[in-house]
Amino acid sequence: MADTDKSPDSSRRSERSRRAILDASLALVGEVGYNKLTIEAIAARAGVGKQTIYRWWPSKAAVLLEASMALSGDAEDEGEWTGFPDTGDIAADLKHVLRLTVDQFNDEKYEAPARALTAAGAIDRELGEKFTRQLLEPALVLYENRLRAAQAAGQIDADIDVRIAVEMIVGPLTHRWLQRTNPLTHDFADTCVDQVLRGIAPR
Amino acid sequence: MADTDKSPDSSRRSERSRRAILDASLALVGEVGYNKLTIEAIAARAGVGKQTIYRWWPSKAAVLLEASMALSGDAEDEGEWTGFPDTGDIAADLKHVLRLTVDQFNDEKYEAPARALTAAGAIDRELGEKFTRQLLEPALVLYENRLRAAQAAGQIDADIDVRIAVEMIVGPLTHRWLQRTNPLTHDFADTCVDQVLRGIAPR
Amino acid sequence: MADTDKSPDSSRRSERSRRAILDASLALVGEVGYNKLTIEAIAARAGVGKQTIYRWWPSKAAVLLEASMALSGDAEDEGEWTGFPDTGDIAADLKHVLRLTVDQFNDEKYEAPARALTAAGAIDRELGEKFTRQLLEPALVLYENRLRAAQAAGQIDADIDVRIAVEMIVGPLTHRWLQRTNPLTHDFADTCVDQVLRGIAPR
Amino acid sequence: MADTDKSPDSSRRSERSRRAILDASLALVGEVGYNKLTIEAIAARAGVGKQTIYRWWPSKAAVLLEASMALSGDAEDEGEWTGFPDTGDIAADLKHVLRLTVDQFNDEKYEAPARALTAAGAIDRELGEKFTRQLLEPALVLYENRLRAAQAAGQIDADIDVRIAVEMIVGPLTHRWLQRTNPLTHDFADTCVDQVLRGIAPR
DNA sequence: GAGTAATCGAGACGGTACGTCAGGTCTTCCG
DNA sequence: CGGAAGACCTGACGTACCGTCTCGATTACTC
Repeated sequence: MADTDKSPDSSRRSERSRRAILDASLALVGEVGYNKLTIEAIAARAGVGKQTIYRWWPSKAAVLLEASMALSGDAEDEGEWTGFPDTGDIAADLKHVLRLTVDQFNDEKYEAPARALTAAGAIDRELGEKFTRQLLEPALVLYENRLRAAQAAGQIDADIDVRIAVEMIVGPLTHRWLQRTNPLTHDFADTCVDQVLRGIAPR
Repeated sequence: MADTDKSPDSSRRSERSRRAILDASLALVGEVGYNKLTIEAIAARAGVGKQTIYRWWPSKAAVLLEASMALSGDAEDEGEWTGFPDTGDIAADLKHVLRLTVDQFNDEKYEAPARALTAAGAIDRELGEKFTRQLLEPALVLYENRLRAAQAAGQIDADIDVRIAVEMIVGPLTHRWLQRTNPLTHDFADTCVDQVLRGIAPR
Repeated sequence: MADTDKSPDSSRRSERSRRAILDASLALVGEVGYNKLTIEAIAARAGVGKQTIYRWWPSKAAVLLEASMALSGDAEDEGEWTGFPDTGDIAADLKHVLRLTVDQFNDEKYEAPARALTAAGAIDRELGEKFTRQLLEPALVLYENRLRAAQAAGQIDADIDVRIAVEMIVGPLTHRWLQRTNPLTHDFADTCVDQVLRGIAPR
Repeated sequence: MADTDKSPDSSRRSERSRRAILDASLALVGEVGYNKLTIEAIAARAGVGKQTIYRWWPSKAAVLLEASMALSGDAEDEGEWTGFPDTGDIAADLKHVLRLTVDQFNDEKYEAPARALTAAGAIDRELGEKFTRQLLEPALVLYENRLRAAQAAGQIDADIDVRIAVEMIVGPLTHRWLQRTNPLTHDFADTCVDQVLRGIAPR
């Protein structure tokens, strides 16, 4: 007996419509911003019925989340970010990655959906957890692994909680980006890395 | 030089209505969340015509911003936070304040409007700048001053950019709170303080 | 040749909603009068979204016009008025019909929408023309035909402009009804008929 | 003891404001029509506070009624209509007056407020009665008197109810004007007079 | 001529309804 | 059956006016 629920049969799903919807939502969030982004506009732009969106996603934030994941997936496919560099020089590696992050935060294409999702996630607990789990956490784990390697190499004090160290590196950057307290620069990223590393260096 | 606008005459403004609106918006944002917060509901709850809100504020976010400012103003009046403590022990002082911040972030009453404003500010540049300037910045300045005193006392390296140090302390906390990567605890705050101070200690 | 407008697809229209709206507007105009008749109240009473009204009618007067046409259509269906009587006695026939008209003018059910439409039509040229064309004119044509038959039978002077004669019969009645100069009675109707007929009798 | 009621002291009334309000309402009803005529706009145009209108008139229709009365008063002052002509020729006299009425009905300046008042009066019983009593009835009485004189002179059958005769003359004209069934011309007026007079001639 | 009482211009206020926009559901028809 | 299309009910938007209610600032009568 097949699933008699109202859940749609995903094997029959139109990949063409799915892509069109994700593309349209990314384009529109850039053009009009998250608040003025509407399901109707996405449907119209994608040449799709509203129901096709409601059938597969619970909210516009969910659409955007999937669109963002597709976006970062695409970026990886283009070879931008296959893994976290490990040259042996933990400071250099962190600075390299953080500078890329700074660039991304300053890149219009990524900024609008990223801000939209972060904001939506801050307000909507459920969405926020999904966002963190699916997009943020995987990225943080890469930092964690690199720091753990450095710790094993004796470049970081053995007593340090690596997880906290990651957040100490990423937190200030995110803070500056979200709150716009000051311009987000490579210099700022470098200084953060240096001071954090000094704070967690072996004694 | 006179105000040639058609802006309303603020000398005739009803303070009673203003308070009722601010109170109602704080209450409602706690009850239903920011997304379901509506101007109509605020007006109804405050016993006020919608126009009275539109006359004085451009958006629900602006109402909430002023409400939050009034809230922190009230808190100050109750003597909660007149200044930043300075016992001479910079680590203890920072930990004390950060723990209070953690408590506030975990306090329902403050959390809903704070999240709402941070999120709205992340998306709406203009509002975000107002929020940062009027609420966030004044708080950060207090940290800055305390750190500068510690610097003068030789507890912090003289070459350190105090502003950046502040963001390194505050950033991780905000990050955890907003993104809900992990529970926000006093321990986390303490660890952040310790590691940052070690990172910026005199050499 | 196709309708290139963005006008709604009338084949998908809900007949149920249409009837509910027309019924509600007739009921409400009787209860609260035309000035206090609101689209919102009609929608609420009809159990319909406001947009469903705005989608199909441009104004509350237009709704009422269609409701009135449906009303007279219903009356005809009930056999009240299929045609103009022709007993051969033009005076008796006119008096019969005019007395019915007087009764209708004095019947609450018809009075409110009729006054409302006449008044609205007096002020709004476009609506007025629609009202006259669709409701008034068809009625006047019946008079005209009966008078023409009488003229052919030699009961009316051949030189008389039948159209003007119709308005001389109907005009005084409408005048009394609208302006409330005096009570509208069967006697008054009879007198009008007698005097007009005498005025247009063969010489 | 003076009147302790809230009724204002008319001796202190500003004649200047009164005229400005009446003028503004006439001008505006011509410009935007009755439906879009608002008290606020009248007040603004007249350079007057809203309360000054509400103090002296109960509704915009009442303002317009007084404005119309002032208007016809002015016309009389300019000698247009001191009395009803009596040349001895009842047909000629009626035609003369009716032609003037036709001209007035076709004169923009009079038309807008006249239609507005007639329509408002048709819907609002109280206002309608005031309108009829104060503007319409005095005019009809002039017709009545003239017809009575004709009756005394043996030009009209002695059994005729003069009042009804007046309405038979005026009714068709008003009907055509309000309902726009056909253009309102001098010819039409003449024909009405001729046929009515024939209908009420001595036998 | 000073005191005082009411009207005046102005416009903020609590409301009601406007006409519009979008949300999410439901139905129809097409491939 | 999935999907495009779009009508439907719902509810909030931001605006326009309503009629009431203060505000000073003129008036214009009283003493």
